[in-house]
Amino acid sequence: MNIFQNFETRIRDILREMQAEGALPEDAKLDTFVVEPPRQATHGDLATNAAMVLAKPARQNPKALAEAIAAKLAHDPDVQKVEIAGPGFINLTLKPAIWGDVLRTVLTQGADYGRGTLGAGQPVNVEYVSANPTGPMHVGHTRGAVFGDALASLLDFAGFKPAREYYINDAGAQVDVLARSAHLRYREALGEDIGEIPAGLYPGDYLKPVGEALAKEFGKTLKGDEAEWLPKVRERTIAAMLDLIRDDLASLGIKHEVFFSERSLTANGEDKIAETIGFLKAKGLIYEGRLAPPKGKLPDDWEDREQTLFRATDFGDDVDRALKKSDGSYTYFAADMAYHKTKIERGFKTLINVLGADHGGYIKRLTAAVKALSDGEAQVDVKICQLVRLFRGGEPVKMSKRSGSFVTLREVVDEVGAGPVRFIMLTRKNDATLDFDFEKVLEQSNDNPVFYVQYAHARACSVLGKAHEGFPDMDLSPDSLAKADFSLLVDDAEVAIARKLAEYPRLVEQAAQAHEPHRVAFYAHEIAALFHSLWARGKELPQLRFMVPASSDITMARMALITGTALVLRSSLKLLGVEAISEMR
RNA sequence: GUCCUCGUAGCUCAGCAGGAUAGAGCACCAGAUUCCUAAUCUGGGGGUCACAGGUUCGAAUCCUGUCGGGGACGCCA
Repeated sequence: MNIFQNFETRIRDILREMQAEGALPEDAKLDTFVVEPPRQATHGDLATNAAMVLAKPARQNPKALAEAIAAKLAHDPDVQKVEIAGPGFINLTLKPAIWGDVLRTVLTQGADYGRGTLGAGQPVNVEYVSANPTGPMHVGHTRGAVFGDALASLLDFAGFKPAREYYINDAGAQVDVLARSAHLRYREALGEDIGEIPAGLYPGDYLKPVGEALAKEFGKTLKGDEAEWLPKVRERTIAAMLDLIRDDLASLGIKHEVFFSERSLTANGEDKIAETIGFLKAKGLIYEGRLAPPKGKLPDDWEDREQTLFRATDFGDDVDRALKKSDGSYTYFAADMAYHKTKIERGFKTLINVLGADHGGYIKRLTAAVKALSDGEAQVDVKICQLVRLFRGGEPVKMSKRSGSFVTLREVVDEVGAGPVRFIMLTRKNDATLDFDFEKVLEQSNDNPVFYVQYAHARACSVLGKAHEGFPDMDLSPDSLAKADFSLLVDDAEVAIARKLAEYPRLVEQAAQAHEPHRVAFYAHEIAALFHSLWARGKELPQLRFMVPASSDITMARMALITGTALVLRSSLKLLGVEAISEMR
């Protein structure tokens, strides 16, 4: 149950009634108003702007219109009080029994509470990570990985059918460099002294096992011409790197359903890239032409030449985009278009691409491509994940890419654990830079949201455990608790939690719609805050303690509230991919 | 030179498809612990929402411009 949605339909019914009565014009749109939680508790439980939105089409004073709507809302059996406020807000205070209904719903639906139907089973393609298969993942990849994964979970919970995809950039020049680097390690494994790794090759130790495996598999047969051995070495090395990456992702609990190889686009006698270009050509979107050089500083190797171009400017891009390099091979973008064409052909109308901050310039190009390839049927939303800055006790962690001394994803996970990494990565909007402090993440303080939320959950579990001891005969199963007498929950702090729990389905919908999983993290923090606050009230007012020896009825009702709180905390943490901790000592 | 993005309390950040008196945490000040985890809680001070226009009944939110931080700018991926 989503009380906001619920009242939206109730109010819409009232508006229809008013249309029938001639109080509102027949053609007034009834889907523009919202029902939302008011910012201030004194404004009641629900607020709607219906009167303000409809005032103009109805040619009426918003307040007068609000009066008319309010008069009808007053008859609603769940409404206790209706007030008109400000410029024409209608504030509703609900009968307290509604919170009992909410808690009953939470307890009976359990882990499914909040699951939505917004997506209506619509498939959504979520492409994330897509790191080059040239080595283990470093910390820079972590944020996009966590973000994409949490977003997919969120979409799933909201009723979409997300597909988690990884696009393997295994076709460019860099994988040849990778193969040469591995070949060097292969020679090393055969006992050769390879000395320093030459500049331009990958120096990392992680290629040593690959070299050894190559030596084992091929013996000394890979010593001839590069043209002979490179394809074999490349294939083996990419496979090994993908295993490495899959393991890294698994350490964060991330698993993609599809690994799509760029190379596969032009394999087995097929050329999907040429097909895609042909497809666009038939639409008149491909031409041979010259691009104007960039206005600023001219690139050193600028050469004015005619090339194959995609009319991206027809779809909102700044310039038309090249599809072939000077050596005749396809550009990265040409291949990516072919890949996105397969997404469209596979039935996806909503595409989400999670990219790093340095790919901001790619958004218009990709958006244009998807529009052209789908005749405007499909939409791509590019989510840019900003940089993560690493700190240790407030001091920046130095990283030098040149010396290869970057911090790997695995090092971070090993030090602080997957849960904290995931949670912190989701406590910022994706497009804002994020500071990650190794020490703070593990700190047990108010300043650390991971701890704060986990502690609330652990406290809830602790009380439930105590209740088992204190009331051994009490059935504390959710089904039993759902039958508790919720009218006994009358304190403001108790009602505040129920009210917040009631917002969960709405939050899931909105976060999913906005593609913003961080909202779930903030919501979990809010629940935790309300719970800690209620806990402390029991310190001041003993009658508000969760367990009341004199009254098993009150205790039951409070256990129901706590169980509901713990359920929603667990549920929201699960969306973020973080396991709830039930004991912290 | 063009494009994108960000700019909210001293610091780190939220602000929910335009709504009411802009909210948290940290830091600072003052309090709460014989009692379910005080690893927490309560109260207080602290704001020209970068700036200037515009749209609107109503703008931190949308549009335009300026300033400032970050990023990107034919064939890299």
